[in-house]
Amino acid sequence: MELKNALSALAALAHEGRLAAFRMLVQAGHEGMAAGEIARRLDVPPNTLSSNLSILSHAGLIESRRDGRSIIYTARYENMTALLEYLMQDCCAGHPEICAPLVKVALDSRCGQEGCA
Amino acid sequence: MELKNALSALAALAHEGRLAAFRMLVQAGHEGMAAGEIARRLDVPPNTLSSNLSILSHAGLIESRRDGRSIIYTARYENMTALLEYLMQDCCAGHPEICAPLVKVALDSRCGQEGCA
DNA sequence: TCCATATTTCGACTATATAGGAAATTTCGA
DNA sequence: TCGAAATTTCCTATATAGTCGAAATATGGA
Repeated sequence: MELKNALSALAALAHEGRLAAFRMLVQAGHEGMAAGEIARRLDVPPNTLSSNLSILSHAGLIESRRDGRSIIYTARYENMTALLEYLMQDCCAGHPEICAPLVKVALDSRCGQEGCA
Repeated sequence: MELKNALSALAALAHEGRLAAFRMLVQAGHEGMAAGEIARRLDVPPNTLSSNLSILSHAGLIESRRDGRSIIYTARYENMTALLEYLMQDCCAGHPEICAPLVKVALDSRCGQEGCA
């Protein structure tokens, strides 16, 4: 991941409403969620949400497809991974104390449960 | 880590100059680096840097101590770890595809070398 | 005590981000 | 073809962030 991409992804996530929307889309999985549904659940005006989704989208963190009258947004997992990798590699090179504790978190995620690895 | 802390850390890092300063401090290790030295290396006016260091500091990503006429800044590794954990736990819960690839990155960091784990 | 050094604080200006009303666009169904 | 539904685009107002000159503060040395 390039510096510019990392900066725009960080900026996109550094906003309460956008982080909430992104989380929701991550949880929604590959099916994704319609813009209107997100707006309803987060209780924000549709146009406000739309512009925030656009920012997340330009940052590469989500993408959209049309389904009938709805626009379905989905999280771009691979780019979130790339951002985390970027921060980890960048910050941990030669300084294992930052990243070492993350092994457990990452391992736990592999089975989606605590105490599985 | 609380939502508010994560947001302020993300916002602090979402700035080219601040990310560069933070990286430099991570590389500098526990010894840290004087404000003036950072400003010189990044080629930014001292007062501009100072306000950016202040933002990183309020976000909990760095801290400072006085040493004679200099102020030495150091990275707060534990809070960077907490931010990464927050993003990983938050985003990866139930969706291993984001975090699973990070195991390798985290493991590699443990010995500071590729292909060591 | 006085001066040079290191850094921060203050203040003012510019730039960018945010929010949301109103209108436009796209799609579906009647 | 018309109207309702879903979403975005346009626009404007307001708020927040960023920059840096100038002045202030703290320190060490002569």
